[in-house]
Amino acid sequence: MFSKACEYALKTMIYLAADPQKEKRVGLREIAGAIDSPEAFTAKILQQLVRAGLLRSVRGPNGGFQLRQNAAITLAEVVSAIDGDSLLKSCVLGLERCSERHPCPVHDKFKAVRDHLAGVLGSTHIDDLASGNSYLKL
Amino acid sequence: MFSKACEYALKTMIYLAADPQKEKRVGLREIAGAIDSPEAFTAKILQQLVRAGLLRSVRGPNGGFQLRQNAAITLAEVVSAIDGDSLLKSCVLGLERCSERHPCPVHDKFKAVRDHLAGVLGSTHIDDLASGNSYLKL
DNA sequence: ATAATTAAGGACTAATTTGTCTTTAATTAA
DNA sequence: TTAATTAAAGACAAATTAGTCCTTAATTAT
Repeated sequence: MFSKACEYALKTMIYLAADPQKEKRVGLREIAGAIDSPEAFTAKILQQLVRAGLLRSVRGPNGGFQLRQNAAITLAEVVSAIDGDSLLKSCVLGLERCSERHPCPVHDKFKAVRDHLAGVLGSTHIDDLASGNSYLKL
Repeated sequence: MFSKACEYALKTMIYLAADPQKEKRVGLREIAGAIDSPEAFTAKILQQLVRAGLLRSVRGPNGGFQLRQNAAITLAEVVSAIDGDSLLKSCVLGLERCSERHPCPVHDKFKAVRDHLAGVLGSTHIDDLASGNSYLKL
């Protein structure tokens, strides 16, 4: 459903949200260890999340990453930042010109499912998912 | 959502179902032309559908492919034959041990969506999608 | 029988995604 | 101000997916 990169992004965000002291920054090494992901690859993904404005990063000793603090973050924002919106917007059969008005043969069958998915992604906040003991590896 | 191979498989099945002459076999060249797919790659996918028992194939002049005739075919069968069932069964976060009893942080949020998707795939028959003028390319 | 036609099969190439390694830049602490 | 620490950045490498090409096998018509 999601790319591996997106899976790591989601796990990272949930991990950071579960951190008791949200003030503190968390380093790449700790994150990759906590979610069992390849460190260098995870670094690339975190960069994307920073550029998308979902994370803040600081270099140097005691540097690291932390969630954007001002506004709550939804699953939709994370998925969109890494995988784009093709899952929700592109035609299921890959047809360029498929649309509401010019639907492919399966368009209507999938419309409800995709709306359902969009609803879940848009209304689920990262903070709602973190429960301290969040299970994020193995 | 689906692999390119699966998109081609779905288009092929819908194209075959839309054929007014269901008795007749349809050749690879015609199929690839009708759905605008690479011919040799499509051949591989059709082989898989034949092995999975969704299509029948005959070689030689006037050979080609036709839908299995005895039992109706669902979208679920096509998707499962080409992409497997990971979309419906594997953990959204890629966690090995995620399950109902040991759910990952997003498990419950996605359960309803996936059940919904499984319902659509399982209850939609290929024949229900073909309307003669099925739009399958561009 | 022979030639023509069509799918099957295998080895190969191309593109994309996933992942690594090394260097640079920013920040902090001594 | 120097050394240590940490993210940023870019060039690679590996794995997977997408796609090609060529040969073989089956079937039909002549």
